[in-house]
Amino acid sequence: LLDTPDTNKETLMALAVGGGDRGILADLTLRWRKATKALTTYFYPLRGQDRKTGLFNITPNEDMEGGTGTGRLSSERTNMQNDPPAVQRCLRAPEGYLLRRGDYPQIELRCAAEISDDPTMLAALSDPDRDLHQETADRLFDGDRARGKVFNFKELYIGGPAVKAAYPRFYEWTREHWAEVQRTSYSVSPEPFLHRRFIPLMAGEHARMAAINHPIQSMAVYICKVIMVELFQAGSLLVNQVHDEVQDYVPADGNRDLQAREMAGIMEAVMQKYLPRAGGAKVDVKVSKYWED
DNA sequence: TTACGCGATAATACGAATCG
DNA sequence: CGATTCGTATTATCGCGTAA
Repeated sequence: LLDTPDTNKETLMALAVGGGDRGILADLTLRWRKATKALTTYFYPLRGQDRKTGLFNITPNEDMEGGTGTGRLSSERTNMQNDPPAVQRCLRAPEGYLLRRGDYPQIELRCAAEISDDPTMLAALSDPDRDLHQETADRLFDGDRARGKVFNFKELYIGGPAVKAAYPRFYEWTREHWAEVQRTSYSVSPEPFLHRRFIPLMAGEHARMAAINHPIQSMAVYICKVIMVELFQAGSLLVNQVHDEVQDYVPADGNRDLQAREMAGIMEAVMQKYLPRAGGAKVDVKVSKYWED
């Protein structure tokens, strides 16, 4: 019907802007997919339930089963880490409690800066008044912050010429680390975590990117694990974790500002401990009845 | 880059019936 | 009895979309 080689999102979007019958069909298909996804994956499975509960895989076993390759937590039956905002707005703390969420700002970038000693990254990240995404956008994308953010988020791990130009010292680190991984077939994250990941070298480019990504993503999530331990020891009612964000319950009759400052203080201290040069940032903590609020 | 889960489809497994 | 066929059930794979 559409006379296209595929019906990928990208293909349909290009068709949709062209107008005409095929454009209308492409547009309707895209909207139908989005709606179907929301209903069948995120809403229908929750119908009739009064709570949402998933199971966390804390760490993989020796065969790398049951968890992630970097030490991240994963959630199954049901996945508590990939709900869209529309579902987040439906989830609320139980009676008598509020949901408290602490989010690390650009934690992976800070780990990348700390690990690689890149002076450009360190300078921007160590100053709470500066915004690395914006500065990247100013240098490369005419001030478009969204594109700067995408660059820092994704392009970093491709390790191509664009990264070499923007962050030469980080680029050097990717070369050194990849050489070491090729020698040993393992990527090891920094002290004191020393998480090891086997890298199948036969995987080519994918192996190289996985190798570059591993120490950074792994270090970031282990910092979050330290946070979970400290919060637990402080009596926290932990309920969820989303990679660089931790969530717990606090009494609804408490002082919200104090509750927020308590979590922010713990998280900022841990960040300073493991990221002495790149960890000087404020942690954003929200206290509210609903998740997305 | 790291995950999980859904729908559609393909591949495989298995029991019952049938045939030589 | 063994091989084959048919119909149904289960499992595997692919493509896509959501979170970080």
